[in-house]
Amino acid sequence: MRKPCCDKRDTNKGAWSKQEDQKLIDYIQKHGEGSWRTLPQAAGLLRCGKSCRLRWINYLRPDLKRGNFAEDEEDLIIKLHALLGNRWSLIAGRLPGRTDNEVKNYWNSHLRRKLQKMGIDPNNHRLNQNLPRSQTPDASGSTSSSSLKTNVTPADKSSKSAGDHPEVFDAENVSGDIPDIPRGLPDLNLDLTISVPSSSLTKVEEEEQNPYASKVARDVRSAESPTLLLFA
DNA sequence: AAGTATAACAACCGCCCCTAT
DNA sequence: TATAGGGGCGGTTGTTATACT
Repeated sequence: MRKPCCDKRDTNKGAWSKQEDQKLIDYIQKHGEGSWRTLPQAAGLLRCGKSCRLRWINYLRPDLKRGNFAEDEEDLIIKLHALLGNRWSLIAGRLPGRTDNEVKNYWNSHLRRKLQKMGIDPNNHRLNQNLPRSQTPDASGSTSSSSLKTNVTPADKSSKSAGDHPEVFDAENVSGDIPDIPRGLPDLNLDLTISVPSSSLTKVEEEEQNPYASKVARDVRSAESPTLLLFA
């Protein structure tokens, strides 16, 4: 049996106060990230280490963008979701200043509905069969504010990590024949050419410039599809 | 103006993976 | 090789804000 990450009796839960935020910021600025389990005590916080990590990653990090998502960010999320499924950390890694939690929330509250309105199943990015095309608003893209183009129709597979979303699939299928694409889809020019971020930097340099992005790059490199390339 | 429904955001929980021993 | 622990991720829940009746 794994022991809990912290003694819950002695930890605060719920919203963070300004004082707690400041303590965490001060500590990390002084000592850097890491050692989340021991950080709370060292920083004088009555919080679980995981809670500290989440607070820092999602809200206190200095390089966070916050604010509304731009249209191109929306499009990118949709495209990446079609490609990667619910791998929010990987998706967020392609959106500078955005966090996985933010992307996940935005998907669930905005984009999922948006796709449904367009007659697209947000789970597999296929055009909904029981929704006649004529009834799919913006199916032609004429009035959509977004240049949404979702031609990715990976096979219907359920996966543990990505729910009923398709697994990462072969890049060949992105540009090549996709037998499952329903006829009559909107102009589905989904450019999913992905390349690993430039590795001209050494690993150390890379992490110094953007530790989060490089972490994601590592994750992507280790993704199950050997043909998956990430675009910059 | 009050009550209710819905949306959006923040945070927690539990599981999994990786690494050190 | 097996195992324990730390860290990370995705799913889910809770809370607050806003819209609607």
